[in-house]
Amino acid sequence: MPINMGDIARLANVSKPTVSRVLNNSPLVNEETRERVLRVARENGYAINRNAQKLRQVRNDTVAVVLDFGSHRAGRIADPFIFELLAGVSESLSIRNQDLLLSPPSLTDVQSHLDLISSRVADGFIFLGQGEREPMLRDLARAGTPFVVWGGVDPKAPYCSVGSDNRLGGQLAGELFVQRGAKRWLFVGNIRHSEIRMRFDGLRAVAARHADVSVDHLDVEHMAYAPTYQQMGTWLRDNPPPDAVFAFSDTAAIAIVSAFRELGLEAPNDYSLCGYNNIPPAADFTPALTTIEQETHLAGAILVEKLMQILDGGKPKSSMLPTRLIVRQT
Amino acid sequence: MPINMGDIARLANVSKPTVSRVLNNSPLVNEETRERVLRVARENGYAINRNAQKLRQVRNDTVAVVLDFGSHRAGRIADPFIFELLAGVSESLSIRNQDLLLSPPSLTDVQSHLDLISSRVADGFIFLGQGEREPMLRDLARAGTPFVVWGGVDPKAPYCSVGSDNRLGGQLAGELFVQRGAKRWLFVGNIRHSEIRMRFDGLRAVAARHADVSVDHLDVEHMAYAPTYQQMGTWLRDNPPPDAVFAFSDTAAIAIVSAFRELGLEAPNDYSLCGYNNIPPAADFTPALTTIEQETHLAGAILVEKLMQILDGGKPKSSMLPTRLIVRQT
DNA sequence: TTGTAAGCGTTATCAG
DNA sequence: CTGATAACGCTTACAA
Repeated sequence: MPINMGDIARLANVSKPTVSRVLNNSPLVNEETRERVLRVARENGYAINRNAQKLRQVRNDTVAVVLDFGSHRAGRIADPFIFELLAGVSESLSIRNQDLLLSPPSLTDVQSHLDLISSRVADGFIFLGQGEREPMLRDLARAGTPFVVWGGVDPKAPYCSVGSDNRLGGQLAGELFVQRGAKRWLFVGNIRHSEIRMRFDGLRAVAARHADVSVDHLDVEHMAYAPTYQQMGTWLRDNPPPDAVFAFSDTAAIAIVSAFRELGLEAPNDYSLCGYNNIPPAADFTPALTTIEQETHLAGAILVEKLMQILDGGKPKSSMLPTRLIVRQT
Repeated sequence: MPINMGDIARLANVSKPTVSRVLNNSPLVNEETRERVLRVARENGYAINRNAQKLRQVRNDTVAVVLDFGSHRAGRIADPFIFELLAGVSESLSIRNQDLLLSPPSLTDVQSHLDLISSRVADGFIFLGQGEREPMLRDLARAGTPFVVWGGVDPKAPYCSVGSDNRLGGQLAGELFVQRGAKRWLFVGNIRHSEIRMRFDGLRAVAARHADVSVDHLDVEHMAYAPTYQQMGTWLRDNPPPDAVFAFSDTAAIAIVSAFRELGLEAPNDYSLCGYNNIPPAADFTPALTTIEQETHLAGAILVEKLMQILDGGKPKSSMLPTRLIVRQT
């Protein structure tokens, strides 16, 4: 019952290799033959057996994508950020006719990753977010496994990573605050995440150039709406209100607006506010949020591009994505 | 260089089938032999070639999961809902040793789905959210493709679906509104999504039992924060404010709070408000959101379970998950 | 309990 | 431009 390449060959009066050539767009085939084969294949609803194909070919044309469900589920990170990243990767892979295997949660140690490669399931990995697996990634790199990582970009890391230029993001926010004449800045975020710390560093670098500017830091461990709202509220009760706030995400910025509002303070009159990520609601929120844009869509394409380079034997460098300030009301 | 089953067989002084039996946990193997083979395999870092394996076996042990990036990306749906669903499915599949192939965005029509099955890439599909592809799913069911769907549960549909009891969700919201003495209800959502329409139906069923209650409908095509906020605002300018609102998601409920606030109206004093999904921020929002909870984690397990039944030749029935009202401030 | 032989459906090689 | 033949690495008979 399951129709195969031999059947198509017979029905089209050609040999199997010719059918194979047609399906692989080989230029060696006579136009007439090609059309006949394609017609027969179509008429019989034939689809090539990809397992047989992969058995013969060197490449698998499959990429394993590793999400960190552990830290993203339960809404701990409310920005639709990782989801967009996944969408971008999915699209880029599909353009290159690569299958996307979503890594199982059981994939935790080096060996299980190596096995996935040697069992010829995937050609390489894309890690979305390095989270707490830095050490494992180093081992994986040492073992010569092909992979790329979305996350904080450390030029000294032994693997290729792609991420937003977080330091620049912090500087852009700082320069905005200077321009607005703000003096008492507050940075809100968990600086144990290296991406976040780099933003803080960028912000402080700008502050250091202005003697009359002070920078405070509100540590928010879980990066979501609710804890941010609560901690910001507490902070505002215990401290004089800052006149500029740089938040780790737009969702956090929205929480911060609410917390200030309880004191009757509104951006931009009473304080400047800058978020991060430029999530779609940011533009429509009242007040419209000033924010830093990371080009997530581009990110997927670049990650895929770099991985393909590695698979082709290249050694692409880590790189940072265009990062820009989008000034709106706040 | 790539080591294969024949090599392991030779090194362990057995035949290939014996190695195969060991790796597939066949009970037919002598314990001593088993251990020897496993040791040799481990020592040589051998991992079975899954493509060759799949070529021989009837089943592929791969499930294609279809996300609706089209309507979820660009933050159009900011609820971390689908993400959690995906995590649950991923985990359940991994427990059953099934690979998860994330469907490419190019997979839109019936034929491309059929091709994925006949090219032996996947055994079946799990659709997360039926969105507007109801007609396509009917065709797919007619073609005998194995799949299950997360979404609205219509017992008359020709395929197996699993979802929240949307109708009950609507009724629960309606009963709450009755209890609060609300008379002018508003339903906000895109009823071309069947899940959403069923909630509307449930709400109206309750309304129909009360002569003095009217139900209006605000159609929001793109189910995200920004459009909801804007359209709700417009609606409030053109119509007398409702005294009860049932929103298609908690994110939408948050947008609705903002829109009402611009008119100086606050829940629960000026209107009752019920969301959907019970996302984590809902409890901490001000005011704390009343909402309907869907058990997403369970959902993943059930979807996988049903698909496996179908693949084993069974005909599982559609089923609805426990759904309950969580009454908070609004 | 183990081994031998055959074949899964494709592509690589080489000859024509 | 096309075809014959031999792999790819595994599992399924069937035999011992």
